[in-house]
Amino acid sequence: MRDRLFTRDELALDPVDLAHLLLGSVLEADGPDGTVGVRLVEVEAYRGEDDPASHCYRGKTPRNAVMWGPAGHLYVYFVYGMHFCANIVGTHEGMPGAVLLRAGEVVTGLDLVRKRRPNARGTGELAKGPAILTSVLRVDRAQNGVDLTDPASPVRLYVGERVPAELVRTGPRVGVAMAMDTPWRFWVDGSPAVSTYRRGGKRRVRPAS
DNA sequence: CTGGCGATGAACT
DNA sequence: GTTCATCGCCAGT
Repeated sequence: MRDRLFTRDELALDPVDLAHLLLGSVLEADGPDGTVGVRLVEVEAYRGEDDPASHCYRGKTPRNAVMWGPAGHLYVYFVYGMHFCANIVGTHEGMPGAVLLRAGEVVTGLDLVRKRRPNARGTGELAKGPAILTSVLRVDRAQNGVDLTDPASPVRLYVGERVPAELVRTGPRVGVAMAMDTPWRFWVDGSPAVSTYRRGGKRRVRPAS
């Protein structure tokens, strides 16, 4: 199921290419109570300063500095007061970029995940959603910037079973009003862990004043 | 099943 | 003061 760690060179790609590569790969994280691994089945590409939806869009800040760093590192940020989201940095040729991890299937530490999320139902839906994924992996601010290609890191990225191209679906990114014409959300068709909510189309519109 | 909305905090304007 | 790459609850179909 998992083979070896990715190397930094393999991950230094345009975010769209990196997103394809990451589907099927396995992210493993050591928590205080044990290790959990997930096979990534849904991701979104975020480019650099030319992508209005990217944290990079308005330049480098203390929060997003990791995105300007070397590829293969984890970028974790805090959002909506109670959630963390995790990205894998794919900086190449000096261009910042990252891939948001939206959902995965638990492949190791299943019992642990059930204890961490007693409310969740089903087996394939334990890591459905970006903030749920981080809570399942116990990834938060403390893991921001860790090197996923280092075997000694608390969070690591492994090469997984390759996802057949015909199973990869694409669509607009979730929650991004602009750039609906750039289908930079990628998921594995048929996986129960893919977030089904909002059916890819209708997003909440800003309330009219 | 669906859609609305509250909670909650840090970065940014 | 506003935005934000959100989730889970609750009420209505």
